[in-house]
Amino acid sequence: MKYREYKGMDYAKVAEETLASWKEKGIFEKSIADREGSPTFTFFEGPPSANGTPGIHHVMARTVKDIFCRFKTQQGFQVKRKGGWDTHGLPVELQVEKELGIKKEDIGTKISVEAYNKKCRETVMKFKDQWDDLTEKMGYWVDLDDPYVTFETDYIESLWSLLKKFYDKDLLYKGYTIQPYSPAAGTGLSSHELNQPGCYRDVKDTSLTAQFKVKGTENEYILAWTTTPWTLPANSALAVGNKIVYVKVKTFNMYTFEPIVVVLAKERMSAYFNAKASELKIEDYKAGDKLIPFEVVEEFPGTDLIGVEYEQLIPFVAPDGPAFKVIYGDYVSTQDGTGIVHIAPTFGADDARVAKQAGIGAIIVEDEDGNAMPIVDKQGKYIDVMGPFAGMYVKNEYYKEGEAPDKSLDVQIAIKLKEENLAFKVEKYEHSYPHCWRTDKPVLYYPLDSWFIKTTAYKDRLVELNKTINWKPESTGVGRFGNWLENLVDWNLSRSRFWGTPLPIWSTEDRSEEICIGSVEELQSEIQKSIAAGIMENNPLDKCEDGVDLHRPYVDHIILVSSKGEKMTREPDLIDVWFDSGAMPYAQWHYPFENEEVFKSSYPADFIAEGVDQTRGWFFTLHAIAVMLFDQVAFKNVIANGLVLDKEGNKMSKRLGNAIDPFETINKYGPDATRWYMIANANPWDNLKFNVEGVAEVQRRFFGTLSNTYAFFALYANLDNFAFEGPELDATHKNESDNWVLSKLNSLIKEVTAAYEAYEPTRATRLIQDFTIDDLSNWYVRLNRKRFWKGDYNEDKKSAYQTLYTCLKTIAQLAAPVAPFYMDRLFNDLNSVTGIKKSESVHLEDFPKVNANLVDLALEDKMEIAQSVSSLVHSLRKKNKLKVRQPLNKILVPVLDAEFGDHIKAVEGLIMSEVNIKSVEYLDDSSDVLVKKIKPNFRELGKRYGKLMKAITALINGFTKEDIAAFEANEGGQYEISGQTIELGMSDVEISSQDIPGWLVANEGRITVALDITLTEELKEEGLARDIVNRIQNIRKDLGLEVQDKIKVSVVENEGLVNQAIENNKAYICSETQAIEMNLVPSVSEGHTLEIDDYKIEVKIEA
RNA sequence: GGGCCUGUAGCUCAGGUGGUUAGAGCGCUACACUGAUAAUGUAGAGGUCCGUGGUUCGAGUCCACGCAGGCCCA
Repeated sequence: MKYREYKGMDYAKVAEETLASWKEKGIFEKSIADREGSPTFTFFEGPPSANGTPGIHHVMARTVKDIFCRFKTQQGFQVKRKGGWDTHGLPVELQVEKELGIKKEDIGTKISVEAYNKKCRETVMKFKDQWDDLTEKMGYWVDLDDPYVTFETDYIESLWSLLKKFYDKDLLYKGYTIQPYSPAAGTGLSSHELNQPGCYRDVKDTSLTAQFKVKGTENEYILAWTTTPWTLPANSALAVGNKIVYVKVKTFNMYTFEPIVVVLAKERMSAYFNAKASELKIEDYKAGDKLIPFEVVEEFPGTDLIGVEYEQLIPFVAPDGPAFKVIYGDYVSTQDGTGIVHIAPTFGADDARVAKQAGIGAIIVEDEDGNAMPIVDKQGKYIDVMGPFAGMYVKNEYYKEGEAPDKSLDVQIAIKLKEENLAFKVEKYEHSYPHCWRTDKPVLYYPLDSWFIKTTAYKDRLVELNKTINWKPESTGVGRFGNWLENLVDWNLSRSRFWGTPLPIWSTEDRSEEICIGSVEELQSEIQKSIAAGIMENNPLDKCEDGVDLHRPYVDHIILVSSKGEKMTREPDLIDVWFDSGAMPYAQWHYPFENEEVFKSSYPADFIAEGVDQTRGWFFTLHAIAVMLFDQVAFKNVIANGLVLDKEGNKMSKRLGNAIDPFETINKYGPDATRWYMIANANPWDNLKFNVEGVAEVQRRFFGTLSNTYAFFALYANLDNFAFEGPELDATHKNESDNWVLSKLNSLIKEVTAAYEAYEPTRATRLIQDFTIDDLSNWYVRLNRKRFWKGDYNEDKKSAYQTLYTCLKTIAQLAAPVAPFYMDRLFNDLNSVTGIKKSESVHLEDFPKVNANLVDLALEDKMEIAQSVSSLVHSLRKKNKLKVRQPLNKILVPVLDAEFGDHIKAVEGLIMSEVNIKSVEYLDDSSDVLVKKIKPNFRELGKRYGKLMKAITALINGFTKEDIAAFEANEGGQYEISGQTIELGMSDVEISSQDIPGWLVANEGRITVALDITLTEELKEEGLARDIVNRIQNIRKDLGLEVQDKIKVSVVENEGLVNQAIENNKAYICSETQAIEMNLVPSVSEGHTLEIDDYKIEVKIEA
């Protein structure tokens, strides 16, 4: 059996073949089945939505997920990964409506609800095949055969049971929130709808700075600015900022010319007062003057204003609680307006929030049914009690064509206030305002009924348990997520939509009775009651195509009966789709109706990962449900990964055409390089600037080096029929460089394991990559090449094979979580010959364990010295144009401490062969040719002498050769600095050798090397001999000779030095070139000419 | 407007607890190697550590205020 050899590695093909073999052998299934009975490691899959195509960022997110599931599997845990699909929500509806060319209103008329329902089901899985394809091709192991699907009846039933739990705990209630609302369409709009292109438009509105009269004053007013004057009758408070500085200004009203005193933010004065008027005197003002004088009479912080009461501006409707006070508003700024914000709790979400916090009421009336409503009705009209304005639309756009008045409501209110000396300034203001994407008309912010989960009741527990979660990065947990929890508001569950999980609450018309349904069984029994009571004739669920469908409109047709025999209809809302995904730990198993055992053994999750944009989405809903209903965390470790941007750092979007097609990248570079690049290039939680050239680089540099190293191994191992033979490597090895690389390898195992354990995949990949490239390929293999191809198959050779084999196999295991395809191939290519491991796949194999006996830090230090010294010598050779093939006599290395001496002596053979020199000489302390350098040890001295450091540095830097010698002889010294005696010991300074006069010297850190560049005749001959070997080898190759073929060499006699070089180095040349004989001859026919330096040497090579 | 992240060589990134030559890879330039060869190695050039203040004997590192980019939320 031979190690597989490759002609050019096609990584994409390796992945395809590996994928096929996984499928054929059921490796994924085995990786779970084999671990039956082992401790479990639970992973939750955050469900993607399959109604869009997958992008490259999904490859990123799923790579992160996959890595830790594979790693834990290799560590011996059983890791079940159930896939899932997020299927509900607005994007699905919008897509269906677009495809069918219908509007929401058409549902039930132009298209039957059943058909619509069906269409949504299809659409949501439209790109499922593409997703499944990507999942497989990128090597993401997740169970696709039995995924959870959020629209399935079982799933919804689990959701209902959870909702009922909330309901029973009094945590589910009905209230209202201020939401974007389109009066023309009669529907609320989601933020998603508002963010559609073209929704925000620049419009010119009448803006008004109103004067709110301070109670108990003659003519003092607080100024507040609004771009929606129609909300002014709904004003019930004014908000100021704590840190903002306000001023009281004496001036005149520009419309009535009355003297007034106004309050506004100091920073905003320039927007309201003409600088040209600053010199004018208040007393000199005459009614009608264009320039209005002003005078600041007081300055004070915002906190002084809080609590100040004022008179209602437009008193049509009384407030339903305390009102007309100045309150604190966290969002008040001095960007525009007056630095004081007009608060209308019925028409602004912020307004409602700060008013509630400050205990301020709203301007509310009761409609004919006794329900509370604002001063604007659902059509966008002022209600009847609004005096002269009753019945007016608040925006001119809401009138039917041709019916709009010349003066809009905003303008009419402005006029009224001007007349009443209550308008400080009125002007047109251009700003961006959202419009309804259906009707093209401006939206209103309007209070709409909503169902809430009372998350605020559990805030402390949510915060507390969050502290037990390991967040990567930590800042997302304590910062973004922690702050979000600190400022928690109740979770608004309601969505007035069609395709989603219906709220399972039925109520009587007067809301005196209400029922929350927690299961299909309960619903059926209620239906039977209702039918028995004669409320319904038959069961609407019987009409569903396949069994029970809990979606709209079926559930809407269900009318239940109250205890008093009244009709109960369903609250028409759907619930937030985030509840769907946050409930997946339970609903994926149809808990509590089934699978209780499975659920309990896989809850909570050990690990989840998703984009950082999910912080307030999935991460929050998982956490909220788990804490509120089960009093525990839903996940213990979480990676919140960043975004994938294009190479310029811009967001990828299909519209801009800078989106990367994941299939294209994977097809071209293979999934392994793609995954490796994404993980190695930046931490998952940092944004990744995706550059395909980076993928190519990873492929070349890491995978190229690794497969080259394997190819090198396979080439010779096949020649020698190496099959490991014998026990796995232990510390009995005798070869220094074998021991070194094994020590490095075991250090690597330790660090990589720690990195994975700490959810730091980037660190793991960088460690593996550095070891492979620097330690294994560029040092171990380069240094030991000859051991592989020279001589017979002996113990030393076997040891080299075993070492390299072990390194390659271990790399395959360590890197398998990140590069699952290639590493599996590498593992199998190695293992199939030796048969050491019984597993069919690296993914079924246990993760390598550190063999601490093989770690030898002293040896690692020795090798580092060898590397540094070699590098310095190379550098010196280079400066003197002495190629490595030219042997040199010696180098000199100063040795100032014993350990360093021992270490370098241990590797001097290595250094000599690496840089082609004959000997290493050591200069010890006693040698007086050394020029030493002394430097203060800042870390030590800084601690002790602090402020004296500058003087001490000057003192030490001024040491002469004699001073240093004396210092060393006395092992320190006492010195006088600014009247203070300081004591210096050996550890307070660093002494190193700087120079060796008369030698070529290079240094780096603690190491100094001097090179002897004298060329003797003998050295020149040897150099020549090496060149000859080199040229002959080239010719051998040109002739197509195999490595083991023998040759005969004839060299034409040349000048003395050449002849001598050949004669004196004959044995060397012959052994290197596999020549059986080599002769100097007078002439040859059809020979080759070797051009070496200035020599031209005629040779003939015969096989 | 708020919270969080990021800013170090042309590019992508490292740089415990503050300590005196700020590193790596790619790219670039030059050279070497030629039995790993569509490989490989060595050396060199390349820096306002985003800015401004501050703390300190000493700041890429700590603090404050900004700037730029990004995400989430208003």
